[in-house]
Amino acid sequence: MASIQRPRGTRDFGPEEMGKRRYIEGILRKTAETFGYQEITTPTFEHSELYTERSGEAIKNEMYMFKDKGGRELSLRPELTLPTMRFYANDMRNVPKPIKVYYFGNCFRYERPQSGRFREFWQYGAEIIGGGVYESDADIIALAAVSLENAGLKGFVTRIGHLGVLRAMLWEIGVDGEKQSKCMQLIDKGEHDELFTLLSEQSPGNLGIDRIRSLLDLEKSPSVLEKAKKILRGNRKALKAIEDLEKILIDLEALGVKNYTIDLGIARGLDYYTGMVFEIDYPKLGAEKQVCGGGAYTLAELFGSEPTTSTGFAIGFDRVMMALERQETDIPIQGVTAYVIPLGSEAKNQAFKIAATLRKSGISASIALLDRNISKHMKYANAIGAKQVIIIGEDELATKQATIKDMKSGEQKKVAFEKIAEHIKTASGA
RNA sequence: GGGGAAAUAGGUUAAUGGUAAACCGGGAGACUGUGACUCUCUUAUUGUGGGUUCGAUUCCUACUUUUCCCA
Repeated sequence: MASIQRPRGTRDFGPEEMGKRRYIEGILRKTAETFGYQEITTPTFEHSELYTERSGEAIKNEMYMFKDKGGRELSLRPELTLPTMRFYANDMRNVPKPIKVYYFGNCFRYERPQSGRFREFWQYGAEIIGGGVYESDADIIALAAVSLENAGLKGFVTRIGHLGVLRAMLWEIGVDGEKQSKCMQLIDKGEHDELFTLLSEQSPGNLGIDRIRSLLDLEKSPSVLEKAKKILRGNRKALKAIEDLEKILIDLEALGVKNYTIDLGIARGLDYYTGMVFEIDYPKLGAEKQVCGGGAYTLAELFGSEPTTSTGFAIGFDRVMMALERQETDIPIQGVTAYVIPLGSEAKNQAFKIAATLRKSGISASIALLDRNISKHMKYANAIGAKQVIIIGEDELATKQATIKDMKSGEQKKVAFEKIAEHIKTASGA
């Protein structure tokens, strides 16, 4: 009989890995809550049109689309910003603004898998809806950066830019609508040669093209803003975007985020971004080094809501885990606090009672479920990371005192049955 | 999406055109009222399907999966 394999690009997570993932997930959630964001959850699948009509071409081709038994066109979610905005437009319009929410969930994309790229992957992200532009943008960048920092990531690079600059320049030379989207995609993919070929065909000899070229050639550093201003002289919209960016950076620095650089060449793969955009890389991951992307967008209108400012980011949780792995970050493993070992059938009943008492007082406890010799029991206790081992044998039954061994120090004590919970609590520092 | 590379026990690796070897791990037992002591036993239809061959884990091929660079 042929065994059934996992579908391509999916993963199983064993207890050890899940322990680590949940631990880091907990840190991310905690960080978002510390920043005053609240969690939301949206469905795993949505009507396909949510994505087909409001996100870029790039995502459409990668969607898991299917028809349900009622003939509805549905899709597994490829990202979480659009569902969040749909939720907002449907049911959250009356919520006091600004709305600050975060999410953590699995997403699906039909891509060719490789290291750091899976067909089912996890995203952690946040959105601010209806806040002031500069303040929200700064807050969202800060949350993204602090989240990664708290997770233990070291040496990541935050690049901040503003789509208004490139878009204004493209407008200036008469590139708009579909063509502008196309150009932004080329910039996003770094295909500058193709971009300039296209622009030359579009507006031959236009001086604006050279200005775009010098803009894209600017080095990535906080000091480029002044240089950019010179290049953009005369283009009011582009200069306004630079000013916006400067205001955001002032707030961002006040929030304690100082380790960033300016990259006016960020274009983002998705169409709906309009203002500030940012990306965070972890260079050691190579080809799939981007761990976070985000920016300001105006999606609410697309759902029939009045124009509403919004900004957000999404962090690729799997890549964060990979980066931490690469760094050899120590992630504490959660083992049971107490492992109860009955020796002989007489002791079993007492062992179950003790475990029940421990559990009632909030101490995690496992009972030996297999009849083995004590040596094997100890080996097992060691393997599962038990902190304390409670041995109940003939002697213990006779004296009504359990033998409790601290697995770390190796110290051993006799403790009266009714005082076990108390003892374990102090011994495990709970 | 284009192009490379790889696939041997749960993990890490070895070997050969003649029915696979080691270490760790897992299981059973011996010895033990005590953990990464010791000893014994056990744990693989060599990714899948074809082909070449007297015979394939080894050679060829397709598929599957993983991985790397580019996009």
